[in-house]
Amino acid sequence: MTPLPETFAALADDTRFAIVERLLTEGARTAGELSEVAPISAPAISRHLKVLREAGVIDQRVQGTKRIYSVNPEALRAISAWTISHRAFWEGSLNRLEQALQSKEEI
Amino acid sequence: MTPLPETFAALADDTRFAIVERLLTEGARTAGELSEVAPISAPAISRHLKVLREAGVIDQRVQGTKRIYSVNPEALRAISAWTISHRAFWEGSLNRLEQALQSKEEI
DNA sequence: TCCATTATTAACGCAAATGTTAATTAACGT
DNA sequence: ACGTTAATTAACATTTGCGTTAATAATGGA
Repeated sequence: MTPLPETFAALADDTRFAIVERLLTEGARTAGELSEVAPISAPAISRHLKVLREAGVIDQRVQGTKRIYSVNPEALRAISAWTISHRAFWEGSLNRLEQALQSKEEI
Repeated sequence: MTPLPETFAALADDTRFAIVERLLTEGARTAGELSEVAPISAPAISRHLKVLREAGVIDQRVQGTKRIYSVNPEALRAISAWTISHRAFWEGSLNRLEQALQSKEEI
């Protein structure tokens, strides 16, 4: 499994995040269609897709001369699992008692 | 609210991710204590803390000459909310029907 | 076969990120 | 006031990231 920081790095760029959002809301798309997400050249998009692919965030399937991309569910699952593993921290009401328990010193 | 790509960028570095993990599991810590997460200089840690702070991932409170850092729950909540907003995609059983619905063309 | 289409890889320039050491700021204790 | 501790800011070198245009690769149709 891809380390979380690498997954985050892939999603840290506006263009790449927009690509992923588009794939999530509209489903699988070709590289050409994904070029619409930002006013940059096709080679630039291609490199962003490579970064996302190498981080395991998206999958690619070849169909003729086209490359069809889709989000790898595992990537989102991994991020979700991380937030959930710390859910007690951020989901609580964060009253004074919890903050005290959270701090280094015991009460 | 901080844009998600900026939050991800803050968490995209191994050292910064380690800092956040430590704060999440052990609670608030001083800059000095957080230096232990990686074999780099104190100024380097200080800059990482600044990146995390400016991205809204951590909070700082001053106590004498010490700076005490803690994770800002809102940051984790925002990441969690994003994954949840796309939960139908990654949580499903991903059988052929769902993949078909997910793809561009209608069935 | 030849050409158009789709996409990537190559080569390059520039800006941003990350590390170092040295210098500075601020609070505390004697 | 002075020295110690805690942390940051300054200045600098090096690496990484992201964009461009030009060149290459691969498929499909006339």
